[in-house]
Amino acid sequence: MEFTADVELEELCPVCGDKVSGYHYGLLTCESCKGFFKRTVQNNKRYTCTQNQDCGIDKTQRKRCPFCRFQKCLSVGMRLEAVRADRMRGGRNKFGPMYKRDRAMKQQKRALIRASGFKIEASTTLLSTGQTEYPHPGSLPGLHLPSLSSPEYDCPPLCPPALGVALQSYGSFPAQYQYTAPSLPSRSIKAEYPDAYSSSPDSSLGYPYPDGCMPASPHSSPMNPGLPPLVLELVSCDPDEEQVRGKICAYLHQEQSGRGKLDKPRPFGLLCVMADQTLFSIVEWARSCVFFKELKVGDQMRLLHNCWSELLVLDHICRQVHHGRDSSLLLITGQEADLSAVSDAGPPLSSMVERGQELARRLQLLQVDRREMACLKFLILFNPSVKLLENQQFVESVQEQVNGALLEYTLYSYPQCLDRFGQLVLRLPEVRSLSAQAEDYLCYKHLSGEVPCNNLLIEMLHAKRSTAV
DNA sequence: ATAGCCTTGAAG
DNA sequence: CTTCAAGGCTAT
Repeated sequence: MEFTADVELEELCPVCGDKVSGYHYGLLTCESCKGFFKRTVQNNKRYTCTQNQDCGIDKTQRKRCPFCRFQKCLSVGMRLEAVRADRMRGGRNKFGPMYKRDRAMKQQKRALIRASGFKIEASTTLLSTGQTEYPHPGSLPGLHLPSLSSPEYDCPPLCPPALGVALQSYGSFPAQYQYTAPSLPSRSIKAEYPDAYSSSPDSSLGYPYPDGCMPASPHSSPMNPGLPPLVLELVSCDPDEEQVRGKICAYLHQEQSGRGKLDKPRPFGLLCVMADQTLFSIVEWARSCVFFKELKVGDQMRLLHNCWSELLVLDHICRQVHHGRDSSLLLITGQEADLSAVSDAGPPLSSMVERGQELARRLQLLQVDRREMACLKFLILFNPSVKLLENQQFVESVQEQVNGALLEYTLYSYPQCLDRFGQLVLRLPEVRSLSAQAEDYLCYKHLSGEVPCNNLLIEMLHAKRSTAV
């Protein structure tokens, strides 16, 4: 039930739980299962099960039912092709590189688990250093905003109105999701071996040896997953960019026509409205996301309160990476804003924009892809260090699963850069720090009355600071 | 038949 | 050269 057990389980034979003696026929197994698999395949053994073909296989009972033992060997991914038809001894087969990558991945995963506690500490430290001073002598808010004396804010601080409404607007949530500890989530991807291998139907030829020693399709075995399914699932949560843009453009258009011709919209106000609408789309995204929708509304709000500005920053960065131009910003509406015009708005804003550009440059250099971006968004959203989470364990496990999937994805998709995972994840504290600076700036602008009213941004700002310890 | 230990030999 | 996953051997 504990995640720490994961590390130990890696040392155990996936067939019987005995001690692993090395890679054998595709994966780490114990010596006895290695020998059993070899005997079975070499001698073309056929077993039958006297029970229901579902016998438990462990160290003490593995001798009891060879049929089920062999079934298990196949189901955990032992490879028939690795047993040599010609019985040649020694040397290496083509699995070598696969073993090497698997080793690298396991090592990084262990390091990741060890470092995860530290990493959380580090990023929260960055947040508190992110405080910036603004030239507004009298009314600098220490850590909390002066009361936003509208009646809605009298409700419990964890339940500000608009976000709650936004989260609940689409009918009912699945009632209490009781999180049960995962039984090795990432390992549970078990491809059923083709029947031809498992139940020995008509082939009197024995186990088929493919030509040479190569796996027929290296990307479909459990040993070599290629694209972790979780990564694909996270990408599939991404909203359609065009659709979001259309929605926001329509909203802006409508708002503009509503305010009359006298009231010329000021650039900063317009940016706020854009950011506000983007935030709505982010909330909508989160709400329909795998994992997130399993959470109770209270936890959903706590997570979003914590990371809304980071998600906004990442959203912007993502667009900039795609845009790929140093001299201008690509807005959510598809409009381009010249960088020189932005810097006229004053040093705080231009310094933030510059930090954003720097971040975008780094990610662009890496050629970060959509899948990795999707993972990063989840890593930001599922932050287990958020206080007062009802289901903190679930959030933690999601973070771990996404971390694992991203690591696996980067190692298999960009094997030439073993540190890619680290380089991606290292951007997260930077995003956090930048978002903290942006929040401070927004707060300052709000106090000087430059942020439009009825703004989800301000509500989030307030919710976060009033719950901060 | 099982499983622990031994020998082999291409890849790095 | 060293590595280490293949096959081989053998007492239980």
